[in-house]
Amino acid sequence: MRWKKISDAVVRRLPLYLRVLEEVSRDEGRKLMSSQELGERAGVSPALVRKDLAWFGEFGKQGVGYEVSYLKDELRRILNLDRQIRVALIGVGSLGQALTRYNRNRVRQDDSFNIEIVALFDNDPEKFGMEVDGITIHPFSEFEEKTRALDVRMAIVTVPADQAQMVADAAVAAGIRAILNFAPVKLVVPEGVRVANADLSLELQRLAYYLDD
Amino acid sequence: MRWKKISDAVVRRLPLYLRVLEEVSRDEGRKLMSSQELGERAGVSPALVRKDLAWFGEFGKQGVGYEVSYLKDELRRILNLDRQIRVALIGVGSLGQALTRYNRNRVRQDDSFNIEIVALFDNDPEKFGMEVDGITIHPFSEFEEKTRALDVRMAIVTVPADQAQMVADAAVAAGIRAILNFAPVKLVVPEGVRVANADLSLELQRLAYYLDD
DNA sequence: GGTCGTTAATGAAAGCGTTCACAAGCCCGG
DNA sequence: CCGGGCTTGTGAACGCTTTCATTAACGACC
Repeated sequence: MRWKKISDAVVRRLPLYLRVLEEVSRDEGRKLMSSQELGERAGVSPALVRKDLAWFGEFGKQGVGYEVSYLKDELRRILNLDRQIRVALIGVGSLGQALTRYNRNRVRQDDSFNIEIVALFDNDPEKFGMEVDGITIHPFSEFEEKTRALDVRMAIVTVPADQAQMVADAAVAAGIRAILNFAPVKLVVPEGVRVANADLSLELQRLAYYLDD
Repeated sequence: MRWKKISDAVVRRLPLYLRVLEEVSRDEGRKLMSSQELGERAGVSPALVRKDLAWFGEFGKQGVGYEVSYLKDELRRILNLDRQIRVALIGVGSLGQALTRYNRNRVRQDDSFNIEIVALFDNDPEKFGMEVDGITIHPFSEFEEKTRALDVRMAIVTVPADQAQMVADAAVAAGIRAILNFAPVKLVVPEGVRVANADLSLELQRLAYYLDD
């Protein structure tokens, strides 16, 4: 990418801004928005909104604000959401199935949501050939073959903890560059591969801290 | 709690340390662990491990390290995990069901995992009285009544986006103090109520940023 | 019992991320 | 065509988080 060292904190807020812009343009059809209002809706200070966007260019007009549809398009471009992103899901248990349905529903309802689960994998022979929401479940051994054919570069990992690292290693070897990991383990991956953890237990335990009486 | 203003960043790492300690004491039965090793396994620098723990007391011995089982118990106490934490789940769609099964499985396999979903709520009359993993689904209108009876103070929200805020308001009114929110909206809650967001779409969009070629 | 290697605790320093504050630029009304 | 009110973009200040570096303490071994 042409922007070198953007911090994680900044990147994490971009989808938030994008969401606000999409809501506004869909529900209200408004043309302009100030950093003040964008910040309020995203739960961020106006100054931070401006600083975040400034990393990528000058998108606003002084005295006016940001043009909603233009900024939206720019953010989508920055986040690589201007082209379709194909995702593989590994581990089709009840969580994996739920996420698949959830994602497909989202894609169906919002045709600008360009991140789509297009392949499912599992190691249980009972599941081979079964479908979830129209997507066939393949043996994990075929992961590389199938994902390369479909140009998949992102994976969602919903396998048991003791298999997560092995699955991640194989996925990385097959060219996966970003992983959303639901397994309760810290995945070790090479430089250049991105992992986001969605660790339910950790979040619950963290919340418990604040439950003193 | 007797520790006043511990930062979120610190609290977020405590469950990580706890997990490492539990793995080690279960799998290896080791007695001692240094901040060096604890840090390595948790993905954190040794100095930071020591600083984090120092907020709550002096748990280690110089020249020796930390006693695994002692530190584990202390962390569990700090995180309020030394007593059972009862959770209500609102919105029993496929994601809600998956999370319920996932949680119950966890509780079944690890009897020290003290955070348990004990009540399910939905607004769909078709679901009233149905069970997921032995837990009955109740109308959301009975939320306050049921949760007060069970002393529930944490809730998981897996309802559609347009109902999330209303559900959160009602939950807070019923005494809920911590919410794990899966709906793609920024919940507004009063001071003193904690929200953790598990927003799948946001995470996927964030990961997409790193997928440039 | 003394020495040496190891490790926790901790104040100081460095590094980051956020907020502040202001100059520059835009629009509208007169 | 000019003035006033907004709003962006941005360097500087601030505050929070992490790392560094030192001190003090423990245990094993001779």
